[in-house]
Amino acid sequence: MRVAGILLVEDDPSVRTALELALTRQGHSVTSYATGEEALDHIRSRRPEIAILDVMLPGIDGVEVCRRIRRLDQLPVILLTARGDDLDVVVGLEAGADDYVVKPVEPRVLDARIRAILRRAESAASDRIAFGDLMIDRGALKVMLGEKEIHLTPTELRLLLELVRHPGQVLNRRYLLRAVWDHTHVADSRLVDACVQRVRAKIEPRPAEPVFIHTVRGFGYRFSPP
Amino acid sequence: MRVAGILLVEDDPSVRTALELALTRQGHSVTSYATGEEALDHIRSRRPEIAILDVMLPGIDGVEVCRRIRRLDQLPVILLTARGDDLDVVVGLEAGADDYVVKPVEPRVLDARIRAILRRAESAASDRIAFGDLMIDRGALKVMLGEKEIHLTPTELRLLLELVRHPGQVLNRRYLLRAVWDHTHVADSRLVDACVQRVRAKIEPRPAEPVFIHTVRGFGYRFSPP
DNA sequence: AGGTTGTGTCATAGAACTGTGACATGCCAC
DNA sequence: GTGGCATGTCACAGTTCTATGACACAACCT
Repeated sequence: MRVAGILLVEDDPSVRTALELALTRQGHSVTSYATGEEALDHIRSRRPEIAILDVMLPGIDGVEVCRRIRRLDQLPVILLTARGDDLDVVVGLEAGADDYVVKPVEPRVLDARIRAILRRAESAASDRIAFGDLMIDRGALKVMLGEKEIHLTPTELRLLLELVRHPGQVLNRRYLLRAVWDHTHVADSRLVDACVQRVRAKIEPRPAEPVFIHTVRGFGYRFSPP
Repeated sequence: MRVAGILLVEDDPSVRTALELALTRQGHSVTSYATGEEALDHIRSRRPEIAILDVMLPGIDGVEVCRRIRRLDQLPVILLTARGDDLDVVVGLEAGADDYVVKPVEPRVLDARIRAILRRAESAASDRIAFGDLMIDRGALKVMLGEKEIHLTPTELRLLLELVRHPGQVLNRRYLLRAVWDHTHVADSRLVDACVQRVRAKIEPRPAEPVFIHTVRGFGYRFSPP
């Protein structure tokens, strides 16, 4: 049974102790804090595998802690709230939370959520997608065309990943500029086109008649499997 | 490609055949049964490496099969269910399942889960891993290259172990700084690079053309066996 | 203290990448 | 067909990134 290092932030001492005990019983190793500030101070040195944050906290609230964690890295976050207010859920998930649990919560359910998220995080790390001959490994950042490995430069790879993230969707140049480049570039340059062309030259068997990245005149580009 | 002996238990013949075919295509060797009783009868003689059990089975259900398997040994178990009911998940994980997959499942996703679990099981079982000529003993904290013992300094060893913990994955500098150092350092330092070079100088037969630790420009480093 | 080892920082060279703009080509409406 | 726009193509110089070795300093040992 796997054991996770859990960072717990909850200001109510009785709830904190209860959760800590319950999670410890489930075999997790738990470090808990009463405030977001303390948690953020220690998050780098403790390097937990998942964070469980109460939304209502004195000082920095859970949602804000979540945002700041997200700025640091991909650490999975579960938010805890006393009421199942719909607006809260939206705000929480927008802040990048992976899950949202309403108190009081059954320890077993919380444990199951934790494990589910950790599993998801783990499998996301090594997941591959294939579109016909084209295989993209997001974990290894490798692109294969048939048996051959394709070398893409960082920008080309980011562009391809962005397109692939929305298969079948037309993405316009402005969107791509923001997603792949810093927004510091002018919108009317040939930048996106040039990069698309470079990617095509590498992954399209016949770049003049693209199979993967299609031009949608007047709108942008669309990735769609052959 | 590693091949696993998979025990598959699924009562619906069409699903069973489809999964068996898909897993076989992925390079696994599969033995399948329609009922838990049959599976349990044969589990000792077949000695599979992993079991995939449908939860809904006539007679003994998948969760119960899982419990009985657990009583026998540490065989990893994946449970298959038609819907992602929370209660089911809890019960399944409590019964000792290693993973829980909701049908219908993409064959490559199932394959990824299988491999993840087998990797976990394997590395938990032994402290030593070998990648080609390189052998890493995590128990004794020793690294051998062929017949020769390689002396790595503590930091170098932590770096190598961190890379090896995620074989095939690209780890960025920020991540490595946190994982290997205590992140008392600025994000844009060349510290990681310098340490990677030192490790390469010791373990790579030809440091200029690394076989183990690969640079992924713009992203980070990737450990992948030759 | 003196020597040894480990570690972080820096400068630098060379390699790789990328934005840019000029121009070519293609597409569509009229 | 023709004009007007949208997109494709290309070369190259400036920029960014990485490898490498030197070095300073701290920690450690004798």
